[in-house]
Amino acid sequence: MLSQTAEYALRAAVWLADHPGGPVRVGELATALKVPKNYLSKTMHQMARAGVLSSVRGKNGGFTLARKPSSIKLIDIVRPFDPMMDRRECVLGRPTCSDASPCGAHERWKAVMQTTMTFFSQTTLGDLMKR
Amino acid sequence: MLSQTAEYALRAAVWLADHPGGPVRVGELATALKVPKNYLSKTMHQMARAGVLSSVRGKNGGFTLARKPSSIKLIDIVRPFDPMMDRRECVLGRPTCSDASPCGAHERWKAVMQTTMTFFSQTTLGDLMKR
DNA sequence: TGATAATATCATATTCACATGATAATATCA
DNA sequence: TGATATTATCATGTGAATATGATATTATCA
Repeated sequence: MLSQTAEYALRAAVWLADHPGGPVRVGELATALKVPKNYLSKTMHQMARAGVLSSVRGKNGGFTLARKPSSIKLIDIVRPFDPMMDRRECVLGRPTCSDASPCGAHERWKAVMQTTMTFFSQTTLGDLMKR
Repeated sequence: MLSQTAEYALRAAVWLADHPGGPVRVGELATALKVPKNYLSKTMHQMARAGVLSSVRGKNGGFTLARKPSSIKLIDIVRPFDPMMDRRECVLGRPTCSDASPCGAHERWKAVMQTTMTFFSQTTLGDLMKR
């Protein structure tokens, strides 16, 4: 469903939400999540540019959530890594498929996509934190 | 959402449902769908082995639907090309994520997957045919 | 039976997501 | 100021999905 990269991003964000405090090093996070360190490093950087994380360079540096978990929607985390989140495509691959010019599956598929999009755009990191 | 191959398969099946009659050559289908011919050929063959299509070799040969459209579910077409259809995974990538040991997103995500799976397992080719 | 038209199959190429490794830039602190 | 720890960036490798091309197999029909 999600690309590997988007999943890494999501897991990293959830981990940060579950471990509040000072900046966390990529190495520590990579170990905890069992994810390739260098690859995660780039992914974290992208999240920082997207405004989801803050990064601090140098000694005692690392990454932290840029905002409080309850204000970070899953789609904010996932969107940069999965363009599918923006342009929802026709399940039959039609170049143009709209309410005005629908494919045979349009109405049914639209409902499915609606459910999926609602999940990503209404669920926040706060909703996923350990209780 | 679907792999390119699964989408080709779906489009080919819908086209066959919309054009009943004798066997259709891969070349004709590939042209109509604007899809690589040799690649489609293999995909069609896989669909035949999966029991969704019938193939006839030799002159006047080609592919036809193996059953009537209303009895072919979308998941029958898509499953061989998208294993995701079988093992629905945890959106946070946890190796094990179940009702007994759920991740933070488990309940919400389960509902999303349920909707998606219902679409593929209850919609038939007949539902998608042109009226 | 031989020519032809079609699927079946095999071998190879291409592309892109994913991953790795090395270096540069930047901040901290003795 | 210099040593060190960390993110930022660049260059490259790898594997799987996608695609192409060539050949083998099988059926039809004059």
